[in-house]
Amino acid sequence: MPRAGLTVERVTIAGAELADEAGFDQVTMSQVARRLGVKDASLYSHVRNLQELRGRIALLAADEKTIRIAEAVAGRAGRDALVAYANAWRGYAHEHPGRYLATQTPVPIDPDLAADAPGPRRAIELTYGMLRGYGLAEPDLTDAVRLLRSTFHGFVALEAANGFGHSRSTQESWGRSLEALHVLLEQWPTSDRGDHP
Amino acid sequence: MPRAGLTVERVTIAGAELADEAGFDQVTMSQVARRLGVKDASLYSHVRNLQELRGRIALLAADEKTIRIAEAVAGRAGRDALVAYANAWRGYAHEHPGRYLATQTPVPIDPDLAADAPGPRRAIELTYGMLRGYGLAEPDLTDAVRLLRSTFHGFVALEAANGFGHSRSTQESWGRSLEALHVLLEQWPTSDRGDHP
DNA sequence: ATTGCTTTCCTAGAGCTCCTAGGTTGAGGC
DNA sequence: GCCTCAACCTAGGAGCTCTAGGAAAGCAAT
Repeated sequence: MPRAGLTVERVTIAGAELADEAGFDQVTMSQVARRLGVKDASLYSHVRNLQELRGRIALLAADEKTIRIAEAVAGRAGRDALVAYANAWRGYAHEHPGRYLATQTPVPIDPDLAADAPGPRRAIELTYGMLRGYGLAEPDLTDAVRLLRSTFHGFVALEAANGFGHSRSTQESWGRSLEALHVLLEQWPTSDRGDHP
Repeated sequence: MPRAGLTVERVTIAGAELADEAGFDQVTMSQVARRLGVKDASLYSHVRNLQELRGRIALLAADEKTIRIAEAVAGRAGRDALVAYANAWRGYAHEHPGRYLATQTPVPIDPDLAADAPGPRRAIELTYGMLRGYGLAEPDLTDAVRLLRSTFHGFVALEAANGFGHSRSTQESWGRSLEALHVLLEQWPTSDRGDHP
């Protein structure tokens, strides 16, 4: 009986593929084992339990998304960088809906595991870097980062949950929203004083 | 043996309470039945299956959230309305995390069921009404509605998933973001022509 | 080549879950 | 009292998670 050659990584990837194809809630020990041609009990040599597997998928997705954004933003600035960043984010969510959903489920992730994954932290840094050209200073910078991330995440989440009607193309709304955010960043209302000169 | 007096509504409410207390993924037939002092099989007289129960919880939450927003916005306009709307949204999500999560999970909801629930549709109308004062015309109005809803949803979703670091109070970022959105709506870049007069 | 160690993968099984099928019993109308 | 309907039950199949312990593949050293 030949061995399947499982590793933590292969199990995680199989789970991630399953998440994209069948939905994140279909990521179960049994299903992942079936996909790998293995009995479900065998997975427990590589992964502590289902919760840890799902957490690993979430971290994998966060890393992948971050890398994708980093590549898209590289060498760009201002509006170009904003649009590239946002499109990379949305593109990843569209192509990997299951993995993306994994990142937003409130799974308590093992801190030791999370420490190894540079994804989430680096994603924040990337956002700060992208905003450098807009001339914002703290604490406005942090607020702007949070606003942007909220909008990107909220948009793709509502898209995925069919939260938008069918009257107008979401693609167009997306483009217009990015334009609006660009304008907003250029005219950000600073917090330390009113906007009357 | 006295009857528990179950109805679809009571089952749904029990599920919603359970969602808030233990998390939406803990909403199972067994758990809800246990909470109602009943065997799980008994629930199937009132609810087709677990999926329908979760869908009903999602619709209940959407209705409750919409009512809360409607009350908050009533009689207000402009910035006041925007802030009231946003705070009502976030307040509901904070007080009912399980129900709120129910609304964003991609549960395929029975169309017949959804038709009875005025929540989602009315929520959109409310958003349009709130924006009336900003003088936007279609299709910018729709784009602005989508941007706002995305931001509100994304912010509370990231808050719930611990997506923000601990460096700055989320409450402050929230307030500043609302201010920024208000400015954005006042200076929305119209789509039919450039912004050069 | 044989031995021994480690890791991989297995079988077996307990306990929980969803859901169906069919039976019993309460409550209200006649 | 009796009938009917609905509410609630027991029984049971099938799938899932996870543990305990066993078999065997691969590797290293003798």
